[in-house]
Amino acid sequence: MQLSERKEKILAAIIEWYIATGEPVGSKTLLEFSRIPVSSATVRNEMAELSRLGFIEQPHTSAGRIPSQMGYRYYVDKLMNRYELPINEKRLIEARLSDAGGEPQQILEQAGQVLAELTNCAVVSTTPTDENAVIRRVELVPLGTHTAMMVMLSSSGILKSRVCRTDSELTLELIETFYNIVSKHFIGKSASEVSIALIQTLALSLGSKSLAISPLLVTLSDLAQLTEQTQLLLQGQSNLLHHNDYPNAYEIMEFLRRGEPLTNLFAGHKAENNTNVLIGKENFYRELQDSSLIYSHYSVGGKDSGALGLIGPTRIDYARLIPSLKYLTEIVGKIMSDTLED
Amino acid sequence: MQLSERKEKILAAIIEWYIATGEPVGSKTLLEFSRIPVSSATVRNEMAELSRLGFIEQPHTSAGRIPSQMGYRYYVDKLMNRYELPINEKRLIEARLSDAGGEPQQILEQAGQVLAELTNCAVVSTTPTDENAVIRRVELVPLGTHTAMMVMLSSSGILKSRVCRTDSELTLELIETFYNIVSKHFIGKSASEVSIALIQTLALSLGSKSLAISPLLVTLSDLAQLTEQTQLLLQGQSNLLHHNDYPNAYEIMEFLRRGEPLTNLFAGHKAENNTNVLIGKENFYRELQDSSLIYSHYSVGGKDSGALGLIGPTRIDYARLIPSLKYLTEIVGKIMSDTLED
DNA sequence: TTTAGCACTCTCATCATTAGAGTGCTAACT
DNA sequence: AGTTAGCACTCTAATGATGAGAGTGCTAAA
Repeated sequence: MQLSERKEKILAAIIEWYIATGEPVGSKTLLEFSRIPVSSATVRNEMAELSRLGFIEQPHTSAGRIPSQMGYRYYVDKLMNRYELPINEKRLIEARLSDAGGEPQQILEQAGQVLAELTNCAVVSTTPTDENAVIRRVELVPLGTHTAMMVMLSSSGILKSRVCRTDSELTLELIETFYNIVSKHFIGKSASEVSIALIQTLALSLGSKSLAISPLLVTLSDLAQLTEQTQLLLQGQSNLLHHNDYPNAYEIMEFLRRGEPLTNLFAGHKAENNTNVLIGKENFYRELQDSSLIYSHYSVGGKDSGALGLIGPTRIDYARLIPSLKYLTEIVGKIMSDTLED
Repeated sequence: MQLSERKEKILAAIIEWYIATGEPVGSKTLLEFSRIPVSSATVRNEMAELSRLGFIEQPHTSAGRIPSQMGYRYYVDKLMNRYELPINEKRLIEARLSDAGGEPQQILEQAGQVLAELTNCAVVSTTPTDENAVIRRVELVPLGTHTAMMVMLSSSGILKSRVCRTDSELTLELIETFYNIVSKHFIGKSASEVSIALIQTLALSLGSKSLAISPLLVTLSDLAQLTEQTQLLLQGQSNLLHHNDYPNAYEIMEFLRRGEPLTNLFAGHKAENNTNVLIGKENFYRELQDSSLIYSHYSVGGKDSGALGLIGPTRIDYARLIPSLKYLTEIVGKIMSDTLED
């Protein structure tokens, strides 16, 4: 649907004022701050029309208008001028991310922190995944006679570690055997190929050493699984309490904590490279249907790998947040790619 | 101050009822649920006395009584029968912690999760520190021609890693030089000895290689610092929103996020091995003065290393939470010690 | 020392009233 | 035909009055 230019101006004014103040906007108020050269009666007529079309609604008869979900949607799609992020904000983001220290998780944590401060929203992000990632390196660092720390590094830069206890003593020989198995059967394989079945077969084929080495192999498989799993990071949850017309903060926090649904959501829409905006009921999950979710995928080495998302009330400053998120996502991808390639 | 037995009974009844229901307790209500064989008038007299002494107070004239801070304190110190944790809850805790997977941070995360579920409080915990910890191992895992991941393991089991970029190519020779320096100057030293000054001196002494190796040494020093730093973990923050007579959840969440004050608090009281309870204004920090903080130190290898703490409203089920926290702390210490020694 | 009884206080919910904001409609104006 | 002034109408939110109910403290009797 296409609105007349004047209707668009009025709609944009309503939305921007409402986002800024949280108050429903009346016809007179609107004239005060927006430079629309008509009388309040005309505005009223236009507003009535916009109401009929479903772009704005009234909390009650004697109140002003507030944007409907459809209104926000129109605004985001057509009206909002996605302003270029000011250079100093860009610099700020770059500066804050430059000292994050290499590992994807650290970069994301830093990015999330910045984003939470910048936007006053809750921030979610997923660690990079890469179906084609393979196990790049496995290290076994002995800690004592019966314990060792196993470290696994994937080709996509994910590092995971776990402490492993063995029943029998961790001899040099045992460790060597382990390394042999690893380099023969696992290095260069994808994590998903490290199945329990394979582990068992291998263990059995070792005969007498089987018992001694199997705890190591089990840990290996645990690690492989961990490496493969997307992790969800949450930050700025307390920002949800800022917004006072937003009573269900608890519910949302619990939803975010569950993690899994969001991970799926991000994975599902991986194709679109653009920033996505889901407003209110557009969200599949009930818990988010009073909120807006804005998310954007970052790409490492040219492939979409993970996403950063913002969650806040539907009454949120889309025009400001979207460019910030977009730019930050870009930088995150760039930094991760830098580290990985060479 | 010592109260008469009957006063103690009444005080305990008021506190327990108030903790359970959140409602101020009147003299009649009290008779209904507690088996105190006197009339409401007598209870009223006793209550008046308890009010005068400062153990209970009235929100307003026509309301019942609620415990004062002093009342809670008396209850925690003398009345509350610290009941032994039921065996099945013990088992539950043990089961949930057994598969946490070795690293201190993972153990604490798991413990915090359990505690948050069990207590409905926000949970804070600090990673183990050990002034006598030394650098046990440093590994450099090449990722590309100019990047590597450096991993540092301390004798107290802390593992930290960072990605490091070098300006010149990471040759095998360079790596070997690095390992030589590390084993000669750093292994077995405490992290605090890795000063910038030392790094600079070392770099200079290398002459031509100086420039190539200094990024590695800088990363090493970063890692040493990280290893030494106590980290604060937060969990169950959303639990703060559960309690409805507790409006300042946001303030507390922000306070917790800042982290540092709590780290200091825990470090400051390290001497006492017992569980500590700080009620309301007993807390030094303003942000906590409407809350209660219960914390307990875990010890790894016989030395106090870190702490777990619970934060909730002053109206909290002390009698149940304290034993839970205590037991969990014990187990955490035990598991960490297991991993470390051998 | 305990208890019954009673006057007193204060909160909270309910209801009526009112000021104010904002609308939609009509009729006049450009 | 589009715009505007004016006005009746509607609904909210604030205010104040009223009354029921809960709980107390005190007194006098047991």
